Amino acid sequence: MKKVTINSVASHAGVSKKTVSRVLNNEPNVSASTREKVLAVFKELDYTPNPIARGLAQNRSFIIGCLYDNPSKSYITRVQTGALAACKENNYNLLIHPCEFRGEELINNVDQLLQTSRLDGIVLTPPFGDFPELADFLKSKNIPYARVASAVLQDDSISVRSNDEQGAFEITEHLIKLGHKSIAFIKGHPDHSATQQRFKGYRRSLSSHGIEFDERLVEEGNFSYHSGVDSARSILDLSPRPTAVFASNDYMAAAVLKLATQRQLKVPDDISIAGFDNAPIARHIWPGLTTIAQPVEEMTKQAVTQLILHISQPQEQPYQITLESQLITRESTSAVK
Amino acid sequence: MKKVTINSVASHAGVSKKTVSRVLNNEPNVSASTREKVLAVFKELDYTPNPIARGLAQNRSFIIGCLYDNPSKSYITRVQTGALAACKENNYNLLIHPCEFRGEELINNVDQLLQTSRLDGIVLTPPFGDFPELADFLKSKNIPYARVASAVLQDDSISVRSNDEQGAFEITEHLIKLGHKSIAFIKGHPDHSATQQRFKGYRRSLSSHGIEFDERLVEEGNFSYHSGVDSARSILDLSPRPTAVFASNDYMAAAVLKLATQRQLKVPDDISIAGFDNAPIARHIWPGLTTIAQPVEEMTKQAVTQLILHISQPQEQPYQITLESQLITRESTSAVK
DNA sequence: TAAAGTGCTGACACCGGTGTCATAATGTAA
DNA sequence: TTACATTATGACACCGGTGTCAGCACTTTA
Repeated sequence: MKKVTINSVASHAGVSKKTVSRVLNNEPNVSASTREKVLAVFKELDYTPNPIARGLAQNRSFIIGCLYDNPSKSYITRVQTGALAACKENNYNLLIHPCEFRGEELINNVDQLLQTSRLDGIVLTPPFGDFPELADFLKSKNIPYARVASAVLQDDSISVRSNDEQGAFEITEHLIKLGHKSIAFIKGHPDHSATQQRFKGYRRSLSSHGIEFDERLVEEGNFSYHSGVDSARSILDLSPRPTAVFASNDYMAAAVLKLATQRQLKVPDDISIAGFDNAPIARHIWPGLTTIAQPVEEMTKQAVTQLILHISQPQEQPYQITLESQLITRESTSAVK
Repeated sequence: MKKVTINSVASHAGVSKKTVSRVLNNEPNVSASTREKVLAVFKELDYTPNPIARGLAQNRSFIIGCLYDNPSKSYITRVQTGALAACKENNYNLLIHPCEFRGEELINNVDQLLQTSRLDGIVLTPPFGDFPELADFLKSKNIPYARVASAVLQDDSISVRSNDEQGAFEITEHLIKLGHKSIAFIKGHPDHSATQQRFKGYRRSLSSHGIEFDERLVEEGNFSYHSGVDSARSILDLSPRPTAVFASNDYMAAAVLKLATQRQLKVPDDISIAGFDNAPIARHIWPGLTTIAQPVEEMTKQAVTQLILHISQPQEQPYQITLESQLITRESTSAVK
């Protein structure tokens, strides 16, 4: 049960540590016969290099940090799933770091994280990809980072997003085509760039159909279910009541549905409801929510893959990509009567 | 911007590395004056020890792994939250490892994980705390582990759980007191020990009221929403239809609710529905689900805290604790008409 | 007063890898 | 055949900590 280290392999194979190291890292200048000999010993002794020792020598940890602060548990797990997939492929590990701080405190908190964990890179998930001070701080510390689902920036950062504006546009189009003209809108958390984007898409669709924008139909939410309840109350109290509600995410949409149902309104007959994100809840409730599906796992996976690539090859150019989202129609929306 | 290491601190303070190390680890045999001098240099240079170097020297990683395989995203994030809280307090980090494997493959997968990550310990969340082969494997590898929400075992392991049997008993009692005599039951995933426990509690309550157990009222689920839909179909097709359904978790209960609503049944007037876990969905739908709340975060936090304690003090005795759960009544259950 | 014990400190090896550089072995051109 | 590249290999320092042990100063005990 002796520990198998590079030294045991070396002496077993009758070569030096360094040669073993070369084989390990696929470095050139190893003769075919030596390489095979060493590889055979790897198998024989069931050797795996110690990532900690490697990390010390290279000043790397092989760990990516994932920063998040999101009321949606399903969003968090989706992000994690994508990040984990990328890490796994590259023999990295993922360290999760929920974080509620903002501003000065946020920087301190992240600084602390970096001090104690020596992360090789950081994925910034919403809303952290949209805090320029954080990006600047990471740049100053020379920590590579990737932004997921954040606003487009004219910089050299890694960024994978989907088109929130277009998604919101399409779902509003869907409602308008069903005959809705009075469509309430619930905004998301102001820290998230998606909030502005979705609002923009909503307004673009309205104006493209010549429907006048009505500020009274807009409520400020924050992506939480609770905020959805508050917004729903205001909206359902309006008179005349809008014939449709488009909430910036599914949790808030679910809140509207719950309140409407409590008030004996029939959805979608009395009021149509649409959400965003295609969270599990969108299909767990009745009627199911019409919503926009975004490839969250895929976005995060691509971002982390690029991040890891960037860590080993820092000379890469910016990688900024926008993935497609998809309209999913369910029972919560129907033609206006 | 030079890196601050133990060497810079040592030379700055005019002492040896080792003395700095002593101060760092609160070891005895350092004079008060020396200690202060070194501490001052810590502040001055803003020094934090490199955990990787430390890990190499002590053959530790300061990382805890969290193994899970659960259809409920909210359960996963709750487990993570608890584990993170414990890690943070002890300067550990958390590495998450979703894992679908069973049997032989599971062992290989975990072996791989240990090889590449050198974890100091592992938290086994449901259902992994109930796989004796896995526990034996970890024991053979000398990896400390803690079990969360798993069955009681007469061994020396760390285990924090809540009383599933009692919770299920109480919720069934609640239904019976409302006058229900025909109560359908949806089982959870057979791998989870909670599945048997919850079933046992259900049966104990029935028999304590002299209600005969009827096998036709029991459906096999697996904790997923989808399995809940299948089970709901069978149950709602029964004739006479049961007046209440108790699903082993909230997702399956939500599925019953959705199907019942789709079929124009009024909940709870036509049929009462109860769940388990107090997942977010239990209060996001209408009517809200009567359910059992378990302190998942607290369980995991305690388990990980004990695990970390055990890592530094391996001579500890077993720590096996059962926490209380709580009945939460919402609108989905009412007196039988 | 001598012998034995205690507290404080640093020199040095070590953890398990990687980077640098010198050197040996082999191949190629003159 | 000699001179010069090129490839293959290993010795050794190094990454930034911790563990072991020896040595010194200072008490305590006989």
